[in-house]
Amino acid sequence: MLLEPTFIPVGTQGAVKSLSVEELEAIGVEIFFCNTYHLYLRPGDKAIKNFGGLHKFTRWKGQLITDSGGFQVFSLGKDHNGAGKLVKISEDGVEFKSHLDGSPHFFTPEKSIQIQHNLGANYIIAFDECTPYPATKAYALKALDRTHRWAVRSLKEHQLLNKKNNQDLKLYGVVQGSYFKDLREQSADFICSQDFDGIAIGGVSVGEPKEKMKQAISYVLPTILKTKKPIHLLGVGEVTDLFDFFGQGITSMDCTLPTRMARGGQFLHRTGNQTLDTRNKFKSQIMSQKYKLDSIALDENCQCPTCQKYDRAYIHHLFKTQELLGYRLMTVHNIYFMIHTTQLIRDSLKSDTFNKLKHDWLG
RNA sequence: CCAGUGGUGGCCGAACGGUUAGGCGAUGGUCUGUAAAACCAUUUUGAGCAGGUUCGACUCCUGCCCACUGGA
Repeated sequence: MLLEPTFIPVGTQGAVKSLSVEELEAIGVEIFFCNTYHLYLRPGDKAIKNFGGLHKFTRWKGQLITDSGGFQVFSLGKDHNGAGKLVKISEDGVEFKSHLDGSPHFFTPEKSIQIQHNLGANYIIAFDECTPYPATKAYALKALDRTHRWAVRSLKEHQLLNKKNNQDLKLYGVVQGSYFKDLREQSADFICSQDFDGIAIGGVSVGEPKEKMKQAISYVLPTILKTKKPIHLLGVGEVTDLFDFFGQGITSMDCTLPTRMARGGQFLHRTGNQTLDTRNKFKSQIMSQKYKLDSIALDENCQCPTCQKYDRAYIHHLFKTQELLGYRLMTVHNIYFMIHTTQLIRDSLKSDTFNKLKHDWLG
């Protein structure tokens, strides 16, 4: 299980965008996050099962975790570029309209778990509804109760399949409850009472202010910590989040941000660096004119393969000309930054110097 | 030299006798279980030159300049 602070990059469709598994290994990635919904649509979970599962299919020797499709209830459910709503939720499950061709697909908790077992990641996640923000209390309660019923169904199907296939996949249950203290507590109590291998916190980083996110997490953490189970924080991963949440006992988090920012030209770095614009904490835009002739590495102190070899001017050029290599070099850097920073946090927690480290970084 | 076609913002490129599209680029910003090599904002009126017709010209007319194509 994931018992030490672990940052999990996202590779929705079976690949961390722009990187090979060799590159992931080289920068110390232990595990990445794939998506059930996307892989079910393409190439299909049965196809992947026939190839011997996701590990063999992708040639990835490390660990894998799959999301349940629960987040797509949220992300496909809201209007996106006026494309309309692509999901319909009922007690039994969720009807998705494929974002690829509009074809209808029905996900139940059982179906999500079956697909995830076919994909065969090390860790899988119970089917839930990621409640939009803001939500009324009435809606949040209704969605929460449904998610709890889905959690029980997910768990039952999971145990059945583990037994039937003689496997030992690990299942995370998901705590929801929007931003209501009593609902969050109620959810933590319920999910922790079930026989899940790990507990995930969902329904955060959905557009709420950071303070609300911290609150929601604080409502549920005491209960979850008592279980001694690994705690995954779903969809969270700004640099400051690593300090805020690993410091409190969260054991893993996944986030698209570092890879997505990389493709948008933003690179991560520590603040207080003389050669960088520190207005925006921990990030700068490589396409900015000020890097056009800059002959030092993205982050002068970084040990990543990109920074060991290439300078800002070259990467600036690659982005201006939209050369694919740019996305790759930048993604390597950003993921390394997250992994390395997480490693510093791990070490500091062991040596009891976490508070000093956090102060050094965040002030 | 003759003929034809055409000269529109940093670049490409429409329409139009009256309020000039759009794209690219540039600049700034955003992104948290990836419908994302994405998205948003700004880039506040610019017609080869000189005249003319008209209430009004980027649009019609004349001359000149330039480019491309074809022909001597």
